[in-house]
Amino acid sequence: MDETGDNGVAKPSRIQKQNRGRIIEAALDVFSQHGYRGATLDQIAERAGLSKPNILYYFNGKEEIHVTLLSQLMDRWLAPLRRLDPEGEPLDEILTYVRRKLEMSRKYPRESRLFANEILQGAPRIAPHLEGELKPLVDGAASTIQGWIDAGCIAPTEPRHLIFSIWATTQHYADFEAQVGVLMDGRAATDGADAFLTTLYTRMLQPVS
Amino acid sequence: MDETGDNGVAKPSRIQKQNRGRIIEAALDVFSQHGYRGATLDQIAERAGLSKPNILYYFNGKEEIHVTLLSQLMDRWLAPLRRLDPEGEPLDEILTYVRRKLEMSRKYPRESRLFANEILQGAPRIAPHLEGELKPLVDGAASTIQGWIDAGCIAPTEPRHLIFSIWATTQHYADFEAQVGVLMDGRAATDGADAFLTTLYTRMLQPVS
DNA sequence: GTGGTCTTTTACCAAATGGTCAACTTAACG
DNA sequence: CGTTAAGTTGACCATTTGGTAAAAGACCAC
Repeated sequence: MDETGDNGVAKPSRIQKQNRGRIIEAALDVFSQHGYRGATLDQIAERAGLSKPNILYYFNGKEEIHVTLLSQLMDRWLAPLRRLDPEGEPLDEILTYVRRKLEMSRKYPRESRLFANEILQGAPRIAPHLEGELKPLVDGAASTIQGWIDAGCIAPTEPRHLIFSIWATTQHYADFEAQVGVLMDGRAATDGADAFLTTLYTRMLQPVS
Repeated sequence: MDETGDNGVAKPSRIQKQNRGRIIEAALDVFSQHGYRGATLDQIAERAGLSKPNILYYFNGKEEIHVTLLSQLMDRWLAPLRRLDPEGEPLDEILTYVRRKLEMSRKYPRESRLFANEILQGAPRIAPHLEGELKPLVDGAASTIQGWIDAGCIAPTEPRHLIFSIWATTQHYADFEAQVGVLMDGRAATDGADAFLTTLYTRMLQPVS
């Protein structure tokens, strides 16, 4: 047993941390661009500046890299929804959530595409995370929103579909960038997106009294 | 030269039509589920009930099958937007467009996912179609919508972002079905979607006078 | 039927790919 | 230092995969 520390997991050395980081970074590049099956260990190795056997020294296989990537991604991805505050001003909370999601789309398009790729193929490797992490979080957010609706703070809607539409519209700019780029030639896509989505959800949710 | 007819293209025999059809159908299944690189000719062959070399007798290679599929798909995919009528009642026209797109998502989820997969990877094989077919169509629709806005028939917005949001929200139910299914367990996802999107775009576009 | 074309299959190939292994090099540390 | 463990690599392997060649089989007009 070469365990250190207290929980049965060996403490990673400096070199371990660095190389695992480089592999994950390279894998994010490659997986997000080509999908799971389209990505090859050679591509990841080259991008990471390591040899293929060396990659397999740090991860037990291609799938483990992918799963590690998805797990790490989930945290960052769900953070904006976690910050939805039931005590905040309802419309403002939702608009802030929309802006945060849009910012994620801008700042982390690779993560967005990796996630989209995984879901598109039926979420074979991330299904447990959807059930275990995402679902309770969404359930909570949905009842928060429902509470706002019941209190008359925002116009009535189905909370879950509202959430879906926010995901869809914000992630669209990262996931379908190739298409948006063609259709918006010249024009700045993301600037307009912010204004449009603010308008969309303001008009959608403003209570009519 | 074994050409028949008038335009240099051999007229397909009964058996040709049947087998090419079966291959395309099988390929739609496989490509939409696994993406381009994840799909194999063997899978397509098995699903089509033909041998692999026989598949390659009808198509010159994997890529040709994929491109054929995408080309055929584009027509069906753009049909709803083509039916947007500048002479119609504006809000009604857009809501009808939303419902048609949502219906496509329900009836042709494989096509939706195939398309999403292609765009996600940077549209390597469909880029010409985007420029040549999609772009002029969207330009036309955008100016139609802009006309409605200028006439005060619907509330002002950026037409292109409006179109993006319609695509995103409707296709979401097909492309992210794996996720929607987990989060909507029990509840009927598509019924609620129709009501939600109608509300969303009605509130968004109703002119305030 | 028969000749000729269209269709299908068997056997095969070269390249790509995920992964292994034993040997080698480097870092850590007393 | 020197020894031990951590890290790295070149060579190799089995399988998968897109694709080919040629022969065998089915179809069809005459």
